[in-house]
Amino acid sequence: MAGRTKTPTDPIACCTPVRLDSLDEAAAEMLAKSFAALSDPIRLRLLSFITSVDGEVCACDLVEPSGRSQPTVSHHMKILVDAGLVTREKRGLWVWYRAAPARLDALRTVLG
Amino acid sequence: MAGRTKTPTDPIACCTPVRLDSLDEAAAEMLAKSFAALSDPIRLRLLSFITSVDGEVCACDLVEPSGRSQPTVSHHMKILVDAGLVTREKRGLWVWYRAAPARLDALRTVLG
DNA sequence: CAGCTACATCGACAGGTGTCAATGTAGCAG
DNA sequence: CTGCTACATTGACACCTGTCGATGTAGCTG
Repeated sequence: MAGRTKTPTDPIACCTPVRLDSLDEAAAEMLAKSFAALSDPIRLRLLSFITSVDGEVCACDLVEPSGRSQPTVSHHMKILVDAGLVTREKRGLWVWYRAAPARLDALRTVLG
Repeated sequence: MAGRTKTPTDPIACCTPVRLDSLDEAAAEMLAKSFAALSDPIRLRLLSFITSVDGEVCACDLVEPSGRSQPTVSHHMKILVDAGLVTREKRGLWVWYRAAPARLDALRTVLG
């Protein structure tokens, strides 16, 4: 933009220079991290499965259908929980996951 | 799952095993790629700036305020265009970007 | 044509990410 | 206590990603 010389004879001069501050850096960083949690197909399928069940899902029911190893599923679920998209609750030996619609709502409003 | 023995005396038996097919692999792959385009704070700010302007934005007005080099901004814009979130149009020496709300709508519906 | 401008592409690098086998840990059963 | 089960963590590896300088390319001007 510094090199843009908008002369009166220029028919298609470049647009007005505006600051890129409609989204501050801190908010962008947070939102990017949340979207990053959705940027893996396996995490999307895990989340889609959990949200499709109105209730809880046991971690043991996520390993086999995902086609990944147990440590890998645990790793992905940790990312979803850290992103605030899923809540984790341990009862006895098992771990139960629930969808956290509040965070999904926040992301949806950002997109619109 | 396989190791889960749900005996009648088990008070907190694991939930029913269900297939994880609420989102097929192909759709998950496509959506993950779209969300990956939003998983970078600079791309989020670029997109936020473009969507905040009801009209076009010249590429030359994105480099300086983003704080990144021209090749880096070009790289990010290519990702946004490939993700279908932004359209690119070259007129003369300049390149103009527009928001593509259709794809954003698709992502929003996936989240809810 | 030559020269300049706006943007894209290339090459290289550091850091991040997905994956699994191996191992660690919390909790139940006996 | 010992042993088992469900899940988390670690370590290692290959691959991907963001970044910039250097270079390439399309398009305007004269």
